[in-house]
Amino acid sequence: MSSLRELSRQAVRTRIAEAAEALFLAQGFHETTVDEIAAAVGMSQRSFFRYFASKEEVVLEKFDRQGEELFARLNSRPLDEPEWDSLRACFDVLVVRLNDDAQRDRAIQEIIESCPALLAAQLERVNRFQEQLADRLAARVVARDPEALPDRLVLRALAGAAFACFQAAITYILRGNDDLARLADHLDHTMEALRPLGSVTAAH
Amino acid sequence: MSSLRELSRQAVRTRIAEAAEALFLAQGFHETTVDEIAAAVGMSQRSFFRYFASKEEVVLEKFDRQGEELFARLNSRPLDEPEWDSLRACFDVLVVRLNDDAQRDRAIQEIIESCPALLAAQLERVNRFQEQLADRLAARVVARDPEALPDRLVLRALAGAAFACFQAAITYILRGNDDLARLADHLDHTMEALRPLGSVTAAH
DNA sequence: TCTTTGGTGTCAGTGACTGTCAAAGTGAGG
DNA sequence: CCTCACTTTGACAGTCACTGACACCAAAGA
Repeated sequence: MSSLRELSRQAVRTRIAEAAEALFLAQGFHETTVDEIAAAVGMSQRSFFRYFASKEEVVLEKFDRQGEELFARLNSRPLDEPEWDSLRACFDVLVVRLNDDAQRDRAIQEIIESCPALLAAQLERVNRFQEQLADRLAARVVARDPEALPDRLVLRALAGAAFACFQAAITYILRGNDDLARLADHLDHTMEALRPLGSVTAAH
Repeated sequence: MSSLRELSRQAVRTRIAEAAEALFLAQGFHETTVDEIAAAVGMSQRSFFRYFASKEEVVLEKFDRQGEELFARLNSRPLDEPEWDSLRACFDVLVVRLNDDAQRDRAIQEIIESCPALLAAQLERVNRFQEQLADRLAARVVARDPEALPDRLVLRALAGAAFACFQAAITYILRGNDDLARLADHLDHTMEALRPLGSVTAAH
């Protein structure tokens, strides 16, 4: 049964991720070697790379899961809602998650920003995610009106702009040592200020 | 004379970059080793790393120069111009540059997108650049009205949103095999659609 | 001429990652 | 209980990006 096998595989991944996170927190990302992580969970370096394609993935894999949740939230939004509002609602998934364990998430984000290569990898993931988000927004436009031709170009930019707001709010809090609980407020304020004038349904 | 030394250093960097680019174009970024590049310009691997901090930097250094030009363009814009329009004007620096040698730039961008690590590094540079851009926009707000408190948070998001438009337009062209000459049109269209409603001068 | 200084090659080393292979574990069927 | 197929694992060797140390050399200046 492959699903059972998948389950145990996920369990091992979690064990690795927890051990790695502890080491990263204690001594930094760059200063921690894959050998150390592997030793901490009692496996060879070779096996570590059977569960994670890279050292970076250990830190960043959770974002993939959050991305899935964000898509699910998008599906639950009414079709006639303006895209900008739908995007704002989607971000609540991340906002809530960040408040669940604010202390730890802050520490993880600091780890990410402490290492340029890690931050870069995160940005690349976010970038890919924006592409997918634009696709789904386009699908929603068509679902709303099968005759409409969604403007893929504008939708891609719209997703990017929304994430720019989120990114700005997050780094504002992290850098200013503001409370993560105020993230929703900052995000509201920023997205309201950047709310676009135009419509997005018309094709280019 | 340090300026003369800087000059020759820049000349060597250019020679390396040209040789490297030829190799990347011919056989791909990942498939080209630093040893090969060094051999192509007749130096040791060690010396290569005296001129470039990493293999990626060879491809991405030009963006730093373009960033400087973009800042200069921002300085030449009237202070009372809306930020969104100033940003659009700044991008003309990049648009013109991309039309100068469209064929080559397209090839380079394909190299970048062919390697996730390279794309990630580029996104990280763009991200840092947005931070600086937000700082300068804030300075312009103060220069316009010394009493005003610029909203750093919104300005950061604004810069990010503008780049999202640019990024969307570029990838739209590259993926759709559209002509790079139409970049300005796509950029106009996208930035017009995303033009923000709100003002940016009021502090949060 | 002697010395200082900046650039260079060589060498050795680290660390992320990959391919290969043989051994060990695991479950189904005889 | 044994066996056969299949998966997982560790050990090993190798590649490649990158770094530190050091000796060397050429040019510039005292």
